[in-house]
Amino acid sequence: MENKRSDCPISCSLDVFGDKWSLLIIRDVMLRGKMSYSEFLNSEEKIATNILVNRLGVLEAENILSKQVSPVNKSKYIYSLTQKGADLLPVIIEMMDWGAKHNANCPRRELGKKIKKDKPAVIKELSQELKKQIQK
Amino acid sequence: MENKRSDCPISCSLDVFGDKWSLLIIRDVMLRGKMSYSEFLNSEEKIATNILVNRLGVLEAENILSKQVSPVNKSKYIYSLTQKGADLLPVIIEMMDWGAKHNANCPRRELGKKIKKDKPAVIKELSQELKKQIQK
DNA sequence: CTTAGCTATTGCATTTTGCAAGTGCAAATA
DNA sequence: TATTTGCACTTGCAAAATGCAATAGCTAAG
Repeated sequence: MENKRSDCPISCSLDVFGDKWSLLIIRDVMLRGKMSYSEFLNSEEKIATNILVNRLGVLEAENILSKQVSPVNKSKYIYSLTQKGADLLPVIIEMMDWGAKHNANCPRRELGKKIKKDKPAVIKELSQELKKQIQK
Repeated sequence: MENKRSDCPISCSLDVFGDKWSLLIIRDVMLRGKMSYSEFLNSEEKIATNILVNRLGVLEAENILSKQVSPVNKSKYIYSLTQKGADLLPVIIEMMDWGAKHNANCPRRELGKKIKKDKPAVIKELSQELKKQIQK
């Protein structure tokens, strides 16, 4: 990890994922079942290839994502969440809730509605699902 | 707001505060009682003046912070949270919790310990306190 | 042997950030 | 009245990050 700006946990968190792209990759893994470079590349936000490589590298170095050779296709890698990565679920959920609440053009879909109805239940349920997929 | 990358609420949120500084300013207002340019400038992370001006402008434009002339000193401005800004409390708390959990050198202080013990209670209590300070 | 799919890497223009110095203005002080 | 101080910016410039298009290796399939 590059130099920390301070000991504040919020600042430390932002040192790791305080940019416009990292949490979108986490979202893709966490909520959309995406696992590979090419799947991330095809997300609607259109991340550039060099940024994607860079962020995957940082997230792997920070032990948020784990990278392994695909058992199906040996020339492919799959990325999955570590426990540390899965622990970002509440951050993602809260950002989702805030974004949906304060943006007219961000309609709540299934998950958004569930969150509005019973946020703790959603977090509990999803974190148990993630537990099954956690690597290393 | 500049062009949205997508309709995803997470992406929309990151379009607004997806950088290394915005949420630290929010933290200062929300948890440390800071209200002015010079107080933000003195935070331990040492934000540069041009970045600070820029972020305060964005946060005000996004209706997250409200800027008013200080009733005490007329040549001074005070910044306070709007409801939209105060709604970021859960995001801040979750980032704090994650940062403290996964960083050896980010010791939990008072608030961190309370969060570990009973997160919903902390959010409830703080959001009621913030309610009193909300502007516009 | 060729082709297609996938994960990068490279080069270059643009934008954002970081840092240091300076400006403008109102209130406080002499 | 003249001077200083505090506060909120602004500017200039170097460095770093981002966006974009093109290309390169590598593996497996045909």
